[in-house]
Amino acid sequence: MTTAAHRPATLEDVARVAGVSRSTASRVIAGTGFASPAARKQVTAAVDQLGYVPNPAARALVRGGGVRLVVAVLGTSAAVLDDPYVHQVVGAAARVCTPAGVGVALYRLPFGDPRSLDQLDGDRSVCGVILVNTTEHLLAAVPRSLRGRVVSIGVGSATVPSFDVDNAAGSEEVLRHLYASGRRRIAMVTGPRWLPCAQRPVQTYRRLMAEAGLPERILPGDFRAARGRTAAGEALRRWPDIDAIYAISDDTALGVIAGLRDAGARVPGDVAVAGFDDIPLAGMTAPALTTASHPVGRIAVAAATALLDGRPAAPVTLFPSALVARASA
Amino acid sequence: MTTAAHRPATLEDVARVAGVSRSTASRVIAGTGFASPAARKQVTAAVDQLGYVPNPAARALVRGGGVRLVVAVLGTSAAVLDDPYVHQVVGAAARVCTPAGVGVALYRLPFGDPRSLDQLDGDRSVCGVILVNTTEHLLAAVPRSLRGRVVSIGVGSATVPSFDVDNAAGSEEVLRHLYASGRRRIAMVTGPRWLPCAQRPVQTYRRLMAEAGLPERILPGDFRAARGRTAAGEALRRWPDIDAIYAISDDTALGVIAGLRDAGARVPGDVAVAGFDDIPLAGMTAPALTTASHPVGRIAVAAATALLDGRPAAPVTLFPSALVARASA
DNA sequence: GTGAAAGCGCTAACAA
DNA sequence: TTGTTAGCGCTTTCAC
Repeated sequence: MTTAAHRPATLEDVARVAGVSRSTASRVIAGTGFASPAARKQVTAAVDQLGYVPNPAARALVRGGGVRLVVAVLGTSAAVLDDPYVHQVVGAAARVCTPAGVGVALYRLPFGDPRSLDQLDGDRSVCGVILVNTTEHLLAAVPRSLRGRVVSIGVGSATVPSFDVDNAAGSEEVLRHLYASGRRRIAMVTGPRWLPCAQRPVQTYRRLMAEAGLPERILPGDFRAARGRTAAGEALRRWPDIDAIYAISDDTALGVIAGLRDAGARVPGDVAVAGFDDIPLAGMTAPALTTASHPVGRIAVAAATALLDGRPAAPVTLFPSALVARASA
Repeated sequence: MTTAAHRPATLEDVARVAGVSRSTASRVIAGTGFASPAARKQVTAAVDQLGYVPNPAARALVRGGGVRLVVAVLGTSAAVLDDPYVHQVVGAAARVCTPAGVGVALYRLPFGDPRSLDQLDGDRSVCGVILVNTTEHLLAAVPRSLRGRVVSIGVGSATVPSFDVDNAAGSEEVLRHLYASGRRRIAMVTGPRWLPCAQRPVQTYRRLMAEAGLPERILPGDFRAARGRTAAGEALRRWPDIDAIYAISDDTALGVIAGLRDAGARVPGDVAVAGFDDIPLAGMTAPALTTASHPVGRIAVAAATALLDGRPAAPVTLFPSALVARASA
């Protein structure tokens, strides 16, 4: 029974109760170095008698390990930090970091300020950085001393490993599905132009349209539903014969469907709509959304784990994306 | 120009470059204690010449402050840690904690194990705990030495301040809206029975139904869309004359709408549906969802800030909820 | 196999 | 006002 001491126990306390030295206690608790079975037993007993929990801060201090994993999001405004996608990354990272005694921090990297990473570089409490919404420009600005402690969700570089969904393959599958169901006038609502990882689906779209001899119809977007809604109107106006819209995200797609409805077009009757992400609500809307899966949580977990392990990660880790065919396309 | 040293600068380095002692440097950087304008200038110069960033771990160690803020979620399975609502709390908390050099950790408190908080109690790196999905039982098990460092999003207690949305008032507004638009056979899909903060809207529902002399029709839910969908079918079967369903969350409400559609009932023609939360997608669905606002982010920010400040918070901080009338009711 | 001692980077008395 | 001195809790050589 832990008589929850008013002061949390320290290693010193454990050592005293176990009748050994701090060093020995440290060894058995950290699981490093030798210790006799006897000592081991004493220490373990003392530990749970005292309810001892090692202090990660002290540990990090002496080992130079760091206590925070930073999720750094590139964005023009602080609003990016309120994004559900970002929150999902933070949540997943926090979950894996917790057992390691590491906390998660959430930074915004101001757009066009390559030196914004220096702050993280000089912070000894930072054990790693997960870049979100990276650009090549930012990647090039990663300080030397940060190398090996930075990964990217999205595009990577020679020094920054990338963890991302295979959105090229996912997009291709969605697009082929559209084609297979007879659609021939397919528009795409994209992500922000400056975001490299959002360009891959666009390239796939272009290639497939070219291969099929179909016209290329691209509308810039921003991942958000509101933009999808306006984009749908634009699409209808510019290309009255349109019969499908592929949106870069489910949020966008849902907005597109709303915009189509606003304009009196039926989905999928007149225009088929497909998204990308497979958010939890995708199966609940009317019509249910056809999309491609996007395991954000697993990606974030992998990225955080790589950082925590400290082992050099593969340059690129791609997570498969699969078509989820529902009613909208 | 910060010649990004391969080794991050320490206070020692700053002091040396500034030509002062560590203490002086510490004083001006931490903003505590006295320092001559001259010294102040030297130190500041040295700081940005070296790109110095204080090490929160070392700082926490000596001040006994802690480097992690824990979001502790009560739940039967580890799946609760994947919940978008939880992620939103974690994200918002991370955002406010970051400038303070504090990271966020995400724990699950296993259901029915009151001692699960002891671990946090004995961890000196924990500067505070935000309880999510609390029960009175858990609240009663908060160790003495943790008091003052724990807040709750949801119900609180004499020793644990509560930060929550005013869901009683919000629910009342939604329900009155339903009544005002002529609905008289109103069912409610609730949250889990064991969750106290989910009972308040139910009590409000009961009171209002009783006052209006209307029948009470309650269906248990779990905040999730899938359950909303099945609940809609049940409602229709048990109460064929039903003309409105109030769901405890938007996810649930969207599921209810899907379930109603499955059964061939029109929304809001046959049955009006209202939710609670006002999630970003609520305005995009067909029909657009009538709901009440729920400022989760602001609540989490307030909770985290209270912990960071260390000042005793008010026993209860209620955040207003307002009706958002759209098409579904 | 175990303990003594040195320090990780920082703050906070206490003197000067 | 400033510097000196002690640690915060822990890991880790290095002798024993």
